[in-house]
Amino acid sequence: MKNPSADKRDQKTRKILEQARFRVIEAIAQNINLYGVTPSVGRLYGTMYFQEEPMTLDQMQEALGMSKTSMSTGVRNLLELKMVKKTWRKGVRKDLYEVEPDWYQTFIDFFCLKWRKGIDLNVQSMKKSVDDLQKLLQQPDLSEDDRETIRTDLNKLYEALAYYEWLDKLVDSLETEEIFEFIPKPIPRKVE
Amino acid sequence: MKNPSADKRDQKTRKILEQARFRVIEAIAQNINLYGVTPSVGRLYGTMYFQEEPMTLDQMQEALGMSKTSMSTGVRNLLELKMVKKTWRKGVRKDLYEVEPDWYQTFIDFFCLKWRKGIDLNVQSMKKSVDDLQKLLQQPDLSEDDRETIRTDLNKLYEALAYYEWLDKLVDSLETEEIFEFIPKPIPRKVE
DNA sequence: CAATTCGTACAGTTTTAACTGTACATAAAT
DNA sequence: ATTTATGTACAGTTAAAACTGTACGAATTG
Repeated sequence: MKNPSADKRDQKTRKILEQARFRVIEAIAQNINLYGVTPSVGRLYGTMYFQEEPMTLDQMQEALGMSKTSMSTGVRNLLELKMVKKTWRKGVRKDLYEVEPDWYQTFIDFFCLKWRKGIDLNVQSMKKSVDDLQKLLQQPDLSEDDRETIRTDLNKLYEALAYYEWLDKLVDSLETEEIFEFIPKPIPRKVE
Repeated sequence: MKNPSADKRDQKTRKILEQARFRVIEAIAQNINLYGVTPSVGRLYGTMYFQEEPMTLDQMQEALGMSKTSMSTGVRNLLELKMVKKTWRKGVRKDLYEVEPDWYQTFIDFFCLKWRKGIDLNVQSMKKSVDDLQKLLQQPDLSEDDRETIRTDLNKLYEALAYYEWLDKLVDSLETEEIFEFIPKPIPRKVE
């Protein structure tokens, strides 16, 4: 039996629910944009976050009103960041993707990936420059000015290298999850 | 008395020194670019990093071969990130800038600034959405499907909020430097 | 073996961000 | 008070990126 007033109420409910999601999705998109991920890709992530089932590219296109190509590159982007993963489901031909639901893990993956990249990059070039400067210092007949410049540069590099050593240990403590002994995870509230 | 061969050697020394700096500056620029700072601004920072004395906008322009306007906006950029600070020197009319030499501090300022921004943004919108959904759940005659959707959304938000609580504590431990009790700073090497 | 479906490479377009030069407000120097 | 120096707002330009549509190869289906 039809009930028009209940229908109307349901519609309102859905609208509030949609708005509640939309608000959070936008915040997520804006936030992640601080770290070089475009808002579009952030919205894609946010949309998938609230989806119970894994999504196909077509569903993403439908949900965001963007081209399939963009969905494809966007999802690859998120894959590289380990924020989503590819799934498989029997009888479904299309590729399926779902978000990594654990935000601690996402945080760790996201920053450790970047930090490691930075550590490698910088440590490598710094060590090379340290080497060059050390050799230069060996020269017996350097002007005192040059010698002093080299010394200060070297000390700066030594300090920077120590910093990267520290950062590397921080990355380790995140990846091994030892960090949670120092800063424990709070227990989340649960509905009902 | 002139000594041409010594001059030549000095020149070579300077070149190696310059290359040693350049290599590191490029690495710094590339690294910071991972976090949404343009390579140009990264190079500006790197250049200032190796400068013993505070720099003026004109010196930066000279050093990087870019417009003074770019130096002005670039330096403001770095100021906001607390990576450089404005200095003053008696008798010097121009504005002077120098890098924050402590990379631990720079790391802390840089990430805590961003993280806090993200925390505020997300927690605010999430709390609002949680509120909306909780009110929705009060409704006595919800369809079971809708009720279930709301429940799962709420639980996701509760988990996310717990995560942000954790992140907030991480930020605290960085800003109070308690983190260094957990992960101590290694002692840097010193020249000579 | 067609015929169909799917995902992505690629070229072209649009949008956004970076950069420059000029012009001007502010402050210092004469 | 006038001149000179300094930093930045702003408009315009150039460079980069985000995005789209088409085309095509790989895989699947009939």
